[in-house]
Formats: sequence, C-alpha cells, structure tokens
Amino acid sequence: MQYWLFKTEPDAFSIDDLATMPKQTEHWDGIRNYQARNYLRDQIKRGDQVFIYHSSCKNVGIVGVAEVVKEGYPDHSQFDPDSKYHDPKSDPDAPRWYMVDIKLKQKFAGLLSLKDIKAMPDIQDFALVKKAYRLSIMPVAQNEWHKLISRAP
DNA sequence: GCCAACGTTGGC
DNA sequence: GCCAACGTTGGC
Repeated sequence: MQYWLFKTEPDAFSIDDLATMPKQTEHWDGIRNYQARNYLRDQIKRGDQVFIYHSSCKNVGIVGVAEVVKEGYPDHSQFDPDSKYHDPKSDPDAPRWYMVDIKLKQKFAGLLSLKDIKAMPDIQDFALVKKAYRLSIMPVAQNEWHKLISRAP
C-alpha cells in the first residue's frame, strides 16, 4: 500500500463536498499534469491512502484522509466540449488523462496547516515543502505519512 | 493581486 | 532538441 497527497481548491471541491457525495465517493477528475497523470494511471492502487489537502484558500493544509476505491481509468471530462477540462487533442482510443475514485475515510477535527507541517522536524524531504510542491498529486513516504497523521488534530 | 517557480508550447 | 514566450499554480 502506498500513500499520496491530493490537492483540491475547496472553493471548487472541498472535503465537505466529498462527505456529501453518495457513498462519500467521487472521481478525482481534472488533473492535467503529466507527472500526476502517470501516478494516476500507473501507480495509485486500490486501498492506497490519500491525504486531502486544501490549497489556494484561507486555511491551507491537510484536512482529512481518503482511500482509493477505483484505480486509474480515463477521465471523461477530457472528451466533453462543455467541460473546462476539455482537451481536444486527446484521442479517445488513447486517452491522455486519467483519474481515480476516492472515498472519504476521515475528516480531521481541525486543520493540519501547511505552517504546522513546515514547522515539523524531520519532514524536510516531504515533497510538499520542497520545490516541486506544485504537483497536484504527490507521493507521501510511509514514515512521512505516520508523522503527519500523528500531528493531525 | 503579486510574483516566483514550474510546466507547456511552438518556432527554428 | 533547444529555448524563449506564455500559461498556471499556489503561498502570501
């Protein structure tokens, strides 16, 4: 089993939105970055654990945990001309973009803020606090996961 | 809203 | 295949 961090802008889709979905499950569409796509298509497996991270908002940080319930499959929004994620260059026979389904496991009682995370010792290798932190989906090492979980409010 | 850091595109 | 220009991300 592997661990991941998925970013979302809560104004668009928050952990509370995930909580209100049927079965508290939703497909994680709209990822349009090749490195993140590779994770979605090739590496993220059923049962993997995912931190939900709220970005581009007043209170940035990790807000809860979800579990992967469906492995990578083509993101249908790439073929929808009305979607803001529409990609006319994507070939239906060789889809460019993938997504997975995740199910909410736990919403934290509070926010594990980016500030708190950055203040944690021995977390400097965590991708979120390094230069590549713009990735919308990033791996989390097992020891990092446990350190972060232990700090969750 | 600013701006630094990336990622992508496209001309050559 | 290089690299400048452009677009996007995301913390502050």
